[in-house]
Amino acid sequence: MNFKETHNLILNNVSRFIHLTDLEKQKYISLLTEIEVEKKTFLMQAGEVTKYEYFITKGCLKVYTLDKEGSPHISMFAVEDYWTGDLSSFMTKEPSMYFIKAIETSELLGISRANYDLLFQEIPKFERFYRNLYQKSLISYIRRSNYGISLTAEERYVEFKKKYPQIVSRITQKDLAAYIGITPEFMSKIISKVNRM
Amino acid sequence: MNFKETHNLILNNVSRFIHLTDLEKQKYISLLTEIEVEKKTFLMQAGEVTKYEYFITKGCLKVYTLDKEGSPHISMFAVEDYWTGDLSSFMTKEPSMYFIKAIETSELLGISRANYDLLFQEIPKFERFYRNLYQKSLISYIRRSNYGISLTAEERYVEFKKKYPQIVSRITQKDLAAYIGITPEFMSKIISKVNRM
DNA sequence: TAAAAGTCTTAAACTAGTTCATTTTTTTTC
DNA sequence: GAAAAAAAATGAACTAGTTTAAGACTTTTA
Repeated sequence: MNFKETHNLILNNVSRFIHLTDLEKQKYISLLTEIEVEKKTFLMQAGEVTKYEYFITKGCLKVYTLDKEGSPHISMFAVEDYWTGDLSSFMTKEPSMYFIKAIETSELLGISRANYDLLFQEIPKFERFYRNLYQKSLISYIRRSNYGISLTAEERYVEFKKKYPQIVSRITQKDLAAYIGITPEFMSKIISKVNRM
Repeated sequence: MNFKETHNLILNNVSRFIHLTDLEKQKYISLLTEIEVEKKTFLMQAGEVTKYEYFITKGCLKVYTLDKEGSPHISMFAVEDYWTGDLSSFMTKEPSMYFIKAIETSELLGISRANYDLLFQEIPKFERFYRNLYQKSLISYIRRSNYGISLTAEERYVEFKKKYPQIVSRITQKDLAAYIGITPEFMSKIISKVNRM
């Protein structure tokens, strides 16, 4: 059975946790929508109700909120083989607080809420897939929420660079500052200090 | 069908997401272990591999790490009807970084890793239960990890008090400071300031 | 390929939060 | 219920990170 390259990427991601028959693969693919986002344009904006959960097959995006002063706080960078979206708005159908903007022109596969619900009826083993996917994400967010309160900005930077070297090279220092939780000026100081060491 | 009071609590929690037959309820209960922890004693300590995931039927506990200076950072307070543990260590079977200590003498139901795995074989709809449970936790940890970098300590305190008033009254200011991510001294200042307003 | 827009660096003055030391208040323990 | 231990409050000196401003460098766009 032959699928498009992007479909192989998502099937491969799913196969980490569950095994699908060819028929199930076809069914699953039929529930997905192909989406392209140009560099610097929005996949979604705060105030909208999220229509999809996304799997990235190509590119790089940032997910962020704006605080009351209008400063951005980036909650994740999403690159190839990552899942992203606003799970809260997707589930509750309430307006999102998040913006998702393409750092590079990107290609994604989206699953709509209706198809997400349908998926569990049609192929119940996707409950298991999402149980595992959410479990893994939960573990990393628990760790991250602890890092936020227990490490200094410099330590958070060093950690990030060690854990995601491929991402560091694709984003600006300014965006990294908005992820770490500091100003771009202080980020600049940290980087020159760390490089001097 | 009649169950013990503590068993009704957990069955009621599970029924938020899935419906169980009486037989399935009995089976599920049979996979759980009853645990009691005295006030000020440990349910688990860093360095151990986590044996159970826990559901609290009575009491209050804190989950925390110690940083390299030996200062505590609390990642959650767990009270009645909450699930807790160290999911990472539970899944990977690697030693945990977390301590779990009873703030009040507490009663819990634990599920061992072996029984957790068995549960999905015996009652596959638990995949759905955990998919939903992890999804809800994930949503709140994503929010918390964003709060950590986008709000001031005072704002985080006000948020916490608004969201968990019942918990605030059961814990010390010192523990709340370790959760918010500040020193007890600064917590004291914030509280007196907020009360003056 | 020039101009415009955005990013990065540096520095000085500032503020949120820390550290350390002391006293008061509350809780625990025998 | 007295003594001991822990928690909370207060204040002064400090440090990590912010703000504002200006110039240099890099990328984007027409």
